[in-house]
Amino acid sequence: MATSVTLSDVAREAGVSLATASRAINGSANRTVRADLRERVLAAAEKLRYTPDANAQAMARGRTTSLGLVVHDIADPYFSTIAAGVSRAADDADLQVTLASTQHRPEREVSLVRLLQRQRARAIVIAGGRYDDEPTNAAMRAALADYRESGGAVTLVGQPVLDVDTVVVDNAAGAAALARALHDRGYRRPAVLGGPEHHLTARERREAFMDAFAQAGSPVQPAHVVTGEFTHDGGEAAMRELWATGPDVDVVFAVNDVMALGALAACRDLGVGVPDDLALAGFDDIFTLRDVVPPLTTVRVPLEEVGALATQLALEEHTGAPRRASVATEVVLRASTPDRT
Amino acid sequence: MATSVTLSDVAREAGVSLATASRAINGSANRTVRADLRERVLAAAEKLRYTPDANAQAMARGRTTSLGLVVHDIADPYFSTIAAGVSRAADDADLQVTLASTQHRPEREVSLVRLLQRQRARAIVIAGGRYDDEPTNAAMRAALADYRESGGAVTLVGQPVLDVDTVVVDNAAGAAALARALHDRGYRRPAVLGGPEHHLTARERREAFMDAFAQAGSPVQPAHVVTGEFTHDGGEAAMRELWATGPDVDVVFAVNDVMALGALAACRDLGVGVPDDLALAGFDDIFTLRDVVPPLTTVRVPLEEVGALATQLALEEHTGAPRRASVATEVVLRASTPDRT
DNA sequence: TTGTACGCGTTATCAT
DNA sequence: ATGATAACGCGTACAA
Repeated sequence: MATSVTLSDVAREAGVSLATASRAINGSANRTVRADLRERVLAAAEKLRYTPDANAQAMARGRTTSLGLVVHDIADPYFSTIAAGVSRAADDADLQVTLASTQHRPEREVSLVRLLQRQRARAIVIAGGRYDDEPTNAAMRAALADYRESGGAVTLVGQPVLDVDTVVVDNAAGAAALARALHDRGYRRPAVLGGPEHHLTARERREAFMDAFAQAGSPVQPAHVVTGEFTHDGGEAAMRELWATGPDVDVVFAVNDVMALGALAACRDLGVGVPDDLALAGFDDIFTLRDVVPPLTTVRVPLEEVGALATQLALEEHTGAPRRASVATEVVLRASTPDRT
Repeated sequence: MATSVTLSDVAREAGVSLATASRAINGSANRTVRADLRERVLAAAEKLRYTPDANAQAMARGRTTSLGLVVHDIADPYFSTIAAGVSRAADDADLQVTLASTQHRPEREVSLVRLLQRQRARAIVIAGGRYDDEPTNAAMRAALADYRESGGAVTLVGQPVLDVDTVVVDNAAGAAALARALHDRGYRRPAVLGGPEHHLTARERREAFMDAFAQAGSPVQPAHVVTGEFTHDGGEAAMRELWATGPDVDVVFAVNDVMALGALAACRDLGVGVPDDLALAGFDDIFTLRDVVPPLTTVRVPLEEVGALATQLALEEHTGAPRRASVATEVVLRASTPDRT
């Protein structure tokens, strides 16, 4: 079975030394091998169907060619779009992507990082958002510090709370701009489907939105803020919970699009017309939105670029303090929040 | 920088031999190491923050712990859902998933397989559909034969045209059942957005649908079959093309949901009411459908299970002829194809 | 320019 | 039960 042809076989077949065969085949920096020998080696490799062993190369060279990507759920469009960006950038850098998924269990992140460290991944991109949970963050910090001491690079997508390079999405500015835009359109009784209470991205969006609306003179009533999971089901449940209180509300902001879609489903089910009875807005501008009726107002985050940027950042040589790459967001007003003025 | 602690360091620190340290740490089959020594070793490892090198282990053991997944575009919900299934199954088997994407260029598949072979991946799951393109298929067959001779296992999701284990989705039965169901609901003037002409999955669905409708007495008019890309944009373009001919049509079947969503977008844009002016159906039942209005009729394919099944199949010991695992599909009638009788 | 020989970190074989 | 030591497949000083 596992009868792999090795470089020694090729060398023997070509009648040269192992070293020459190695040089001829990887053709690295010092391309110092006579043309005819090179030909012989290549021919022998072809004939024997030689396939280099990346693991052995990694050992000998002291570095691998793989990059780790940590997500919560690859089926979630948010993560899969980021993954597409990571994949493209990794490809450009001739790196393999190792996909590590927590399967919705954030506490697994630490062990995934350890796994990627065992694999000696050159870099790790962590796409899952942080929580306001110091013990967990401390564990991650420790794991990442270990990893970085061993020579690995890390980029986080989210909040800069882990002492590593971070791609920071400007959630606060986006949410505030959205709030102002909605206020300008005449909305005065906002509600928020706020996601997990301790999820930092959710919190940033939630609080910035609330602050901006308050500043505009129409504070969100405490009863009109409901927390829940950062998922479709979570959004649906949150919307039902909100509606059950018979709230005096004219616009609902879900802190991400997936939740907004869940909320929309709830509205359909509850007989609440969007936007006639209620306006609705989300955040992220995932691709899926283009297939939804009514078109959903949201704040665009260039997810694929975020993934690519995070990857490039991780791959750049760099020492010193953790860097921050800021990504701007953009309010996209659509039919789900018509002008009421 | 890259100053990794090795097992030798641990052994020295614990005052035992390399061999003992190895046995103590991996605790493999022959767990023959005295308790106190084991403790010392573990303590030393902990103290030194030792992390095993998976590459070195792979070399020594002769097998890696990674599994390759080949897709066209991880951002496509079809692939990302399959990927979720693969990820879960791989996790259960303690394998890492290496994500290899063709970035929409099917001809890159061969080189991705070679890449995964270099990496000595234990198994490869290929999720992209096949084309009726013998030269390309021959190249893939050769690459996969090489890979399998070197000890790797392969499972294909799609058509059994590559001499490897294949998870076969029963496209024909599903499409035929859909056609009959539509006919039963009173539809008599069908059209087909048929995807790429030589894409086997597209073709199977297209032809089975057409055959079944013909058998029911209402053949699809040749002018009402339009080909195009297997994407959202492809579906949109195909719908526009179809509509431009002013066709006498009462139901449109798009050979996958992503295309159907594109078609739906075109309809919105063209002012064609679905389902009032035209009924619409797709295939796959991707998650996204639950957010679309009207709810789209489709044929369900259990994508996540398909991914998991493909992975399990690849991991089972097996010799002899390529196996076939058949996956049933199920017609799901929704509001986009109301009863016209 | 080519070849020899050592090292990469681990497992496994074989004595002890 | 434990310890030397030889693989594993390759890259690369160093020597020739």
